[in-house]
Amino acid sequence: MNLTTAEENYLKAIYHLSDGGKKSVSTNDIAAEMKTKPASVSDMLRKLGDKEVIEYRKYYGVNITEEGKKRALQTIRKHRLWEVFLVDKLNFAWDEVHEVAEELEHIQSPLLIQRLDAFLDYPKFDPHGDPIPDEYGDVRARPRIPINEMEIDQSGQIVAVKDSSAAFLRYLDKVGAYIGARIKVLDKVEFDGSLEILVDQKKSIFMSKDVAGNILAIQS
Amino acid sequence: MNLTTAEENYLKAIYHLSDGGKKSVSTNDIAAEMKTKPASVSDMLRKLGDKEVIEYRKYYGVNITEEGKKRALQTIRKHRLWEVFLVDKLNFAWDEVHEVAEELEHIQSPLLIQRLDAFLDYPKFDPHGDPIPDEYGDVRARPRIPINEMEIDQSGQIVAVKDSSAAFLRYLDKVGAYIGARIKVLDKVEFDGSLEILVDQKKSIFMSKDVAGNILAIQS
DNA sequence: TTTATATTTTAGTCATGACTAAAAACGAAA
DNA sequence: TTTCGTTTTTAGTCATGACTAAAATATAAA
Ligand SMILES: [Mn+2]
Ligand SMILES: [Mn+2]
Ligand SMILES: [Mn+2]
Ligand SMILES: [Mn+2]
Repeated sequence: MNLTTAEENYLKAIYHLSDGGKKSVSTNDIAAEMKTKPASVSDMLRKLGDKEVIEYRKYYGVNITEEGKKRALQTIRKHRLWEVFLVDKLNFAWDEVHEVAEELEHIQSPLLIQRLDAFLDYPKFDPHGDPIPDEYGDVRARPRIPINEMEIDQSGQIVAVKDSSAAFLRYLDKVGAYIGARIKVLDKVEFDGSLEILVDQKKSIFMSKDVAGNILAIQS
Repeated sequence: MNLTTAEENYLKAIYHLSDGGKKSVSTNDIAAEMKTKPASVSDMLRKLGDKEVIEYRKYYGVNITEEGKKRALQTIRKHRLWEVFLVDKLNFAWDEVHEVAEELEHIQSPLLIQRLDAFLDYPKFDPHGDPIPDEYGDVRARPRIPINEMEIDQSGQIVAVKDSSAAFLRYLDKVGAYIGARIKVLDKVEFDGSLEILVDQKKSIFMSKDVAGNILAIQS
């Protein structure tokens, strides 16, 4: 069964909100994520239920099915491959790619994605550090923690961001906290949870707990 | 005023059928080109008329407006740039690109097209030899004639094809009549208009008048 | 256990873009 | 100028995906 563009977008949202199929998801949460009204979501849930990509029990949340998970991961794969293309080949900034990828991910052509993957040399992560599922939907996730959970004097490397909004990404550009940057926690303020971070062994920056919670690192 | 994907497709069809705005176009012809019913075309013409990209007088044909011409050329530009990308970068065969480009041409992002153009090194022609309009809609067309109109012993170079169907393009691949091939008309058969053509100074091939009429060359 | 509140679904509407069947208009031939 | 065949438009319907307002259900509080 084929999915429409709208159905693919909903399914992707449900996949993300359910934490990859682990939790069930509410109508209101989907409405908030999709910036639509709950009534519209109810309509769509019936359709997705009919197509058996979600399990839908009225008034209780929805759960994504195995088939649905597979479909969602295909769309996520396409989204992230296009993001790599835009940044690596067309010199887009990492805060400029999301909206365009949101359109490109719906182009229907398995050959296109296969060739794009090869052209990009089979990237494993997108410009925001998120893993790119392979064509079977397998994801090699890296163990990673928000840097506000790191201890003082611990070192690591920024590998991803939780928030991909343009505003947040531009802030990270400004302070030099790009993906791949080596960091060390110099200090943590008990009172408000803010941190002092050494970036690339040369620049010390302060950030709020809120900001730090959206930056993910692997420890070393 | 923004155009929907469907509106862009119709406008492009009208542009082509009108020979770049030179002739007016009938409802039935548009229906044939779009593989829809005349009734659906009537609906769409009213919408395109409201948006002032065509001039629509009921029961008489439609004429594309200057604004409509500009919009159609933008879409054609995007279509052809994507075709170049697919062939040059992703190693698609020239008979595999049309359908995918038909989807990609509707992605809304001026920045994307600008960057793609640069990435492809500002190509002037698509894989089928058709000229790529610049961002202002200007087209540098080459003077070209169907090779069945060439005289015996005349030489030239294949620069484009009229028919971009996969079947025709695969036939051309088979006989080596690719874009850029140097050709010489060895013989023309009066009776059925078929030709004998020398390709790249080494291979002699026969082709019907029908085939030859779909191959365009510049004379030299 | 009843009530109140929040959540969710249904009913009814709208826009887009397709279709069929029927009506209307055009244009050429009689 | 009337008729006839072709072209085109209109009327009515359907599917998709959105909306508002109202009804239904679930759940937490009294
Ligand atoms: Mn999308
Ligand atoms: Mn991303
Ligand atoms: Mn198209
Ligand atoms: Mn082409």
